[in-house]
Amino acid sequence: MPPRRTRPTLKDLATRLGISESAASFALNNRPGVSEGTRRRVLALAKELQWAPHHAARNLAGITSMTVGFVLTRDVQEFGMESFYLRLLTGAQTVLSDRGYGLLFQMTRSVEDELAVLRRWSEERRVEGVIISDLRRGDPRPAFLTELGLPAVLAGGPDPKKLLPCVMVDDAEAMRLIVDHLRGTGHRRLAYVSGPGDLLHVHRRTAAFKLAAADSLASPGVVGTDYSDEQGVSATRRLIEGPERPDAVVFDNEVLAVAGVRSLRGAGLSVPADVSVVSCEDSAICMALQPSLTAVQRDPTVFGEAVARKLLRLVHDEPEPAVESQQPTIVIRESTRQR
Amino acid sequence: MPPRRTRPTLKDLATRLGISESAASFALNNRPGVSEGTRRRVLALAKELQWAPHHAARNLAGITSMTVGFVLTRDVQEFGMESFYLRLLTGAQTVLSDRGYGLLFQMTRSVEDELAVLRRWSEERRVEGVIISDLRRGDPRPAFLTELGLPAVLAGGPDPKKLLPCVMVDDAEAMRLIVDHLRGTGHRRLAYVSGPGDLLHVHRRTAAFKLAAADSLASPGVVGTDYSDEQGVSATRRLIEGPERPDAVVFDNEVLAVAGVRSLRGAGLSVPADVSVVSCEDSAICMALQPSLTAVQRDPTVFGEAVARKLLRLVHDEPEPAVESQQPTIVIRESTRQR
DNA sequence: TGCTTACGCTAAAGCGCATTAGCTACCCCG
DNA sequence: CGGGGTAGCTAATGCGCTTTAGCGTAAGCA
Repeated sequence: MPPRRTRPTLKDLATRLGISESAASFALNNRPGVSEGTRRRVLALAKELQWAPHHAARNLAGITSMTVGFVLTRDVQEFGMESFYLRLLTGAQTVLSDRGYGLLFQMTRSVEDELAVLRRWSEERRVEGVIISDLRRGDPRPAFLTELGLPAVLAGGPDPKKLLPCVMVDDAEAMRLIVDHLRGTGHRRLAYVSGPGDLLHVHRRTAAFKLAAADSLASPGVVGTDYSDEQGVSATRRLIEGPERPDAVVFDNEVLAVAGVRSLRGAGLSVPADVSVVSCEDSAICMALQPSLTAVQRDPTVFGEAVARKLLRLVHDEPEPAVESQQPTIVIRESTRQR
Repeated sequence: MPPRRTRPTLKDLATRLGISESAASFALNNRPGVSEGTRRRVLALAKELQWAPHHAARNLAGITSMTVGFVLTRDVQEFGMESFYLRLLTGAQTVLSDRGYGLLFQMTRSVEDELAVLRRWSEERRVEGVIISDLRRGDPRPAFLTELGLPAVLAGGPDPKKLLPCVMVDDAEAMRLIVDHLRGTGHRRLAYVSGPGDLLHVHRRTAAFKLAAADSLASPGVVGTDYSDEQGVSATRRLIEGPERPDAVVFDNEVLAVAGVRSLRGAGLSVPADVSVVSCEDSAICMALQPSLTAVQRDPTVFGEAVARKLLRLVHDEPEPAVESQQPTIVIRESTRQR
């Protein structure tokens, strides 16, 4: 590999044109202070020499770092969520790169590590703002970010203390859609296999489910899991072995749903003949499975775009609502059937 | 949100301690030139004031940007590959952040866009090196990166012109494992549903498959797809409607495999009773499906780690082999059965 | 003609750090 | 007791850019 080419600097451009650096800078940044002729000559030479502003120099001279960060803490093996996050990332990425922003991405193992990363990014002035997700009960991040004064947007759910703005999905509405569909198709004993209870959105969904399905809960009505395949299987077994077997089971995401279907079949039950199944998260697997799974859709890509836009508005001090909500829809497939 | 705190600078530290900036710098960078006492005092104050070096300033003063880039062009809707990429990213991320490197991530829509991003990153001196993947036939990127002099590692397959170093999976070995397993279990008419033919790894796998299964190919033996669910279904149908129905079908990834299973069933065939199925890519879905899918494993996380390590060695001018290979293994599950 | 304005440009400062050269004690050794 | 060496520090320079202040010239106006 050849040595990295020594890039031309602003001074190179200026001396070659016999003008000052400032004039060149004005021309390149579309500022007043140079004649149209000089401006054109500068731009032409810049293009010819493939000049581009040194990112760090620009940053140091007061321009922003044109970078936002995204930290993701994966303390559970949430294999099922992978697709969601990459699509979220994709959406955010699109908006950011359109506006010339870069995305610094980091995964951490614990919330403490995540705090350390956020602090470092902020103090090194490496990012203008950050995206965080998966708020937990008693999560230290909102207060921490507020203290740092680092613009941040919460992807996925409102901050109970209202310290951070967020883009959320209307979980209550999602649950209502599901329960309405199930009740409307004659189901009377509903159950819910949820995620880890310390995740706030799990908590919200659980509450919404209990409320919406109040008069038609199976027993037990809700069983928690850590989002793993194993617990998806065992939670489902607990449901069907309970005193009142459900005629429909709602799963918090597609991993749990897939595990649940397997568990139901293992117990000799047919989907949807004996038990209907709904997933709170849609993905390719829900469509591909047999039977295909009825699921709540919430396009993570669009979600990511909204998050990025919100963050950029925040970074640029543009006024905006604290909470933004995305309406979910339900896709009826084969796994739910009229009773 | 409170205004962002004005961070302390090196000068702040120095004046508060009554020493020069240089002394403080020496102390903080663990360089000779200061006494142990002063060093300790500097470090203590830095900690107290939560000082951290300004990233851009450091970068400008000659230290590297401590950042590597990863561009991903997704011109097909490769939903199935999502899990692979996020795990690759995870692996790379781990190694990089352990060494203090940040990861700049960008997705682009076309190879042209990707080239533009690479050029910009290089000229702005924003990254020290990059990771690229999915090499295609006649791909302009290796030559382009060589010309830029930007260190780069190819994730996924050797560069035919040997311009770039790479970390690859031994595709030929993977195919041999699969074919050996199938032949060893009595299958005699093998077929392969591959990905887009302009992807080099698809090309390599196809060749390896044809070679390994030379004396037991169904007809048609290989059908290409764009990795979409739809084409997975139709390709499979073409196989079973062909003159010589396969008794085992190999799919290039799990999305195709899932689609294939559906297609086989739709045609009244049972898996594995009538037709065995193998996926060249393992993931949660392969385990969760019924029947679970026999698949080739190649741990994308470990793969990502190897890629990142290789890139860092390259960036630091450490000697290293041009091509690094990872051995795949095969996991036998329910979708293949003795004939 | 003399005044103000506007234009097109230059010079210089500064962003926060790393690094090099230089300077002053002090110690060791002959 | 003097010279060389070294530890511990400071001053100054530069990285590549943006920005402010200032300067000369030409145009506009009375």
